[in-house]
Amino acid sequence: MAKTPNWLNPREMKAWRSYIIASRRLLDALDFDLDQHDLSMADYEVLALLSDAPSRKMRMSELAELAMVSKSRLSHRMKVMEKAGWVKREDCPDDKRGYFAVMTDKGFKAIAKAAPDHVESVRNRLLDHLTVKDQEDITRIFDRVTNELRGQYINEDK
Amino acid sequence: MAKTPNWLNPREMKAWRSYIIASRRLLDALDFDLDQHDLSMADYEVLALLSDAPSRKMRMSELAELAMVSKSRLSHRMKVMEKAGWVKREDCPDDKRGYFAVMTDKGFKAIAKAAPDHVESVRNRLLDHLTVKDQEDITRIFDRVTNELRGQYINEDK
DNA sequence: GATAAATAGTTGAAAATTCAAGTAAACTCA
DNA sequence: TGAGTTTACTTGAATTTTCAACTATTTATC
Repeated sequence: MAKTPNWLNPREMKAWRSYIIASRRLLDALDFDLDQHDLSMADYEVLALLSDAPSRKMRMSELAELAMVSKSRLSHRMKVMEKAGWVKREDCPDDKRGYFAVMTDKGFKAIAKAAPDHVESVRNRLLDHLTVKDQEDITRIFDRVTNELRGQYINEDK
Repeated sequence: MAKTPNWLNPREMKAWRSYIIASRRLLDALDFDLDQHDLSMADYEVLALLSDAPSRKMRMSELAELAMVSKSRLSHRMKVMEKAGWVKREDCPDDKRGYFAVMTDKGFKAIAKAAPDHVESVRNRLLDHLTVKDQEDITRIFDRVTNELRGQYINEDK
C-alpha cells in the first residue's frame, strides 16, 4: 500500500517555486539577449568551451560532456555551426573513430564579439541583483546540489 | 568606441557557473524522473495549473501565461494531450475568439498519480539538500531576481 | 589473435519547439 | 457604424532536439 505523499510545506513550496520561476525567466532572458548574435545559450557554451581549449580544439565526446549535451545533439549542432563557418571537424590520428571539433578564426571572432554582451547580460539579469553574500550562498548551495546529483542520476548518452 | 568588457571576477564566475550547472543537471534529473509518467516538466506544469483551477478549467491565454509557454506551444501541446485524453477544449461563450482548456477525469487521474512521485523527486534532487536557511535564502534571492526581470524583458507572445 | 564487448561518433526519422502568418472576434474612436 | 487595431487563438513550415539504429574502430578476454 502506497504511503501518503509527503507534500511540500509552505516554506519548501516557496523556495521551489521561486527558484523555478526565476530560472525560467532568467534563461529566457539570456537567450533573448544572445539572439542578437545568432546564438543560443547552448551554442554559446559550446563555442566558449572550444575557445578556451588548447588550440581551440577538443574531442567531440569531451565537448559534449562539458557542454552537457548529448553526442547526437552536438553532432547536429556542429553541422549547422560548420555551415556558419564557425567550426570544422578534424580527424583524430590517435583514434580513428574520433574527431576533433576545431574552432575557426571566424568562430573565434563571433564568440569574441558575443562574449562582452553576454557577460553584460548575465550581470543585468542576475548578478547585479545579488550581494556578495548572495553569490557565496548560491555557490555553496548549488555546488552541493551538483555534488548530490552527480552519481544519483545516470542517463546514457548525456 | 566600445568600452572594455567588465568580465566576471572569480566570485561572480563561481556563483554563475555553480548555479547554471546545477540547474541544468537538476532540470534534466526532474525530467528524467517524470518520464515514468509520460510527462515533461512543461506538461506537468500545465496539468498542475489546470488541476488547481476552478472547475479544472482555464482560458488558453491565462494558462499559457502562468505556465510560461508561448500560446503556439500550448496549442500544440494541447493537441497531443487531447489525443492522450487528458484535456479537451471548450469554447468560451463570453468571448467567441477564446477557448477553455479543460482537464478530463483521465487527465486528473494522470496528474494525481504523477504528483507524489514528482514531489518526491523534487525532494530527492533538491530540497533534501537544503537547510531551512538555504530555502529562505533561495526564496529571497530568486524572488528578487524575478522582480527585476519582470518589466525588463518584454518578449511578444510569451 | 580471434571474438566479444565497449567506445566514438554519425545519421535519419520522429517528436517537439519556434516562427511567421492567418482567421475571426472584440475593442476603439471618430 | 464602420475602418483600423488589438486580442485570442491556431496552423503549417522550418528548425531544433531526441531517439533508436548504425558504422567503424578500439579494448578486453580467453
